[in-house]
Amino acid sequence: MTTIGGVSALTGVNIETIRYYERIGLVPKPPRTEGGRRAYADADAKRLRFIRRARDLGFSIDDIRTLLRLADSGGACKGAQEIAVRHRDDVRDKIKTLKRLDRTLTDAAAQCGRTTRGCPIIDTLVEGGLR
Amino acid sequence: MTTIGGVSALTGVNIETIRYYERIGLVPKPPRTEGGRRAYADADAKRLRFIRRARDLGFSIDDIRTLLRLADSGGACKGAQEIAVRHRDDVRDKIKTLKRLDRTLTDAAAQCGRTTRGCPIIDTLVEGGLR
DNA sequence: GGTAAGTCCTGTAGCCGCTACAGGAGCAAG
DNA sequence: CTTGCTCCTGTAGCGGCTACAGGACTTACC
Repeated sequence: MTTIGGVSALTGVNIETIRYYERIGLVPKPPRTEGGRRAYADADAKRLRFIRRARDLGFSIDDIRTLLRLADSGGACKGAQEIAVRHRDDVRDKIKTLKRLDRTLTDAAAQCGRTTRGCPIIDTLVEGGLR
Repeated sequence: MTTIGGVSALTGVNIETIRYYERIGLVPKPPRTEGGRRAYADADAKRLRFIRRARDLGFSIDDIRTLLRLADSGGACKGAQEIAVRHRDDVRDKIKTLKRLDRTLTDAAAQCGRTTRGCPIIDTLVEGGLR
């Protein structure tokens, strides 16, 4: 049995975040000590590590809820795969958008050395050019 | 002089968003008609278009505040360039992070056809492998 | 002139995923 | 027995909107 500080250190999940996860029902309410403190078992640390890794991979809390259910019920790989692929596609879309931004910003900044009148960055925003 | 709906249509900025921008001081409070409605001039539409383009390029509200000041004071290209380059670097960092995610997710999903026991995606989250 | 539909007004609450307090209670070591 | 640490609950804030509720005004049509 560990306190919230201990399980936080073990899992890398912030104490406040653990309480937040409890509040939104992502992790179960642990039993309490006589003094009213949360007492966590090993399984809770496992669950929190799972959540942390899923968050690191960018899954939403809602997706994680589903992934946890799938992991608990065992074996439902197809559902997990669907969620992962959908998320990966979202990630790819974001990459595309950001690459376009990168190009626009780089182009505008590069003009800054070359032109004498006006500011290419300000102008991009005023005129909407370079898109 | 245009109403808020008109200027919203002209600029592509949502009516609620325009009022929000006014509340946070990003756009000046326009004069009102006798009936108490906001009356916008051409300059306001220009400013909103500027803001919309900057938001489309991913600049934060705070950056936009600075960019607007620079645009108003005219000519301060160096400051604008700094903001743009810093933002571009942020964008590049995000792209890198997302590409790593893409690879991890793609790898895990690809395993799903190939293995017979367990689920590679769930396992990735439980064990933290494939990072 | 009346009325119905459309646009606008203010103020407040919600979204996501935390994070940061305030103000107290419990607990371990010296 | 006091000091300092951890923990507790509850609430408010972040960014950047978005979505109401419950009115007031304006416009179009008869």
